[in-house]
Amino acid sequence: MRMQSIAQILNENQLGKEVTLHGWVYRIRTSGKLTFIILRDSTGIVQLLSSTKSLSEEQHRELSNLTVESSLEVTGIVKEDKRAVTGYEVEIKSYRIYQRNDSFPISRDLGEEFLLDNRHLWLRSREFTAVLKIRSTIFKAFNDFYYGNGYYQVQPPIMVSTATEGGSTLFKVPFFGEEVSLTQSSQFYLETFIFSLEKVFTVSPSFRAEKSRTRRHLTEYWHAEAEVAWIGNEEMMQVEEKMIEYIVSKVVEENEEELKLLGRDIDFLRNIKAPFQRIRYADLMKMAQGWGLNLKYGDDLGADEERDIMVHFDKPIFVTHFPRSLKTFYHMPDPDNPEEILCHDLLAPEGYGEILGGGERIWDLKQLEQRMAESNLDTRDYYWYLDLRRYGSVPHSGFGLGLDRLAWWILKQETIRDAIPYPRTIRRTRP
RNA sequence: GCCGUUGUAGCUUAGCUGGUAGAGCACUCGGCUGUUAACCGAGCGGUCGUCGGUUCGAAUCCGACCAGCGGCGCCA
Repeated sequence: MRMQSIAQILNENQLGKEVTLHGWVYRIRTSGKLTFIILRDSTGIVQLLSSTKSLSEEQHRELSNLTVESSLEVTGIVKEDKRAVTGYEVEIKSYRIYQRNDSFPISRDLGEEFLLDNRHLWLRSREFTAVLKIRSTIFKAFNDFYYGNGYYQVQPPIMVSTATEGGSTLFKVPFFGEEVSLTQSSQFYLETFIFSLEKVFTVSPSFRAEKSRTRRHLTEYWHAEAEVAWIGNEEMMQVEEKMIEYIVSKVVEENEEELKLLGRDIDFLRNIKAPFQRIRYADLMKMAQGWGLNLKYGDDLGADEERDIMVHFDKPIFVTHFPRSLKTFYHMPDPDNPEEILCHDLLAPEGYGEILGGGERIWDLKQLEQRMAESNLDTRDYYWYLDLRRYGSVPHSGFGLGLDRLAWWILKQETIRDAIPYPRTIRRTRP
């Protein structure tokens, strides 16, 4: 007797054969002396039939009495049946119940908050199972893409003592009588690795203590970052657009069933092909004015503005050459116009907005020190970062991608909380 | 930090200008030999977020508090 998965038995080769399955009760209903159990495992669902034809009265009663999410193992014969949800039915000959549980807390008509409180149970739903499978593809594809292009994966520290950007958004953690912070970006550490490995990437958690209450913010999120020696802003974007194309194509290839279950427009995703349009910030402002948006040079792009802009595109776009005042100190000024910097944001279509930010880093020591002074940063805190500009400095570029934001867009979910199994937000640390 | 909202059964909710609560789901029992979030009948289940006020009478009006949610800023 061989244990099989539900997906394996849903085909003609299994007709008339005896199979053994194990899983959980997804639905159960009785009709007279027949009981239909829809069994769920990680691969799919199938209808089981319990009747007194092949079971004793007592066995049939016990099976009929099962509850949603009870766990069991069944052995029976596979039949074709157009009336069953997935086209096949297994008539139960024998079974073993592992647990008959009490009423499962999740039924129909569910509120968003209730589902978040019960996320540990909601993970079992077909919808969230689809989300988890697609996330798995996204994370694998990101890694595969960079391994396939000669990058090394590195592991930066999570507990750090220097801020990357401002200072107000750090999570403080007690540390043997001192205090450290949880990392909010691994960029600076990644920069240290390029001097030995040249092309590096990492996927690690980042933490932001901002009191954000929006549909696109998490306090803990999965940050995919890369840093590359010897390349500039444009070359970096060429890598990124191919990476996004690769990830989306892998999801389309491997998760068509899950995308359908979630109601995602697959043709839209098939159209996500490099190259993506590059638009200079200054030009974007002019375009925005042409569309009647209230934006002028020097304004930062808020969520509303990004949404209003992105209705005009059906692929992601790069926004480049932001004014210096809008970005942090480490960005490389454009030699042709030092008031603008060699950087880029990648905005996702369908109203999703920024999912990636990157650019060329300042690699000249004097220039970096000057920019840090302008930002009132103490160079002593950054001694190791500045050392990189003292010993064999090279031009380099990098980016940070919010993998949860990417998943949020690919899945086309309402909020980013629906794209991550255990969202951490300002007021939620459980489950 | 700012703006806006909401608390009624385990869950989703109705309850209008005040007359002390109604439904669906879940669960239990019964019916049905082909169900598809089955259906039909019955049952179980509520100090209406908390405290105070107005009133003969408050889920409903007023006040305070508590908790939650949505959006913005910030960013990925």
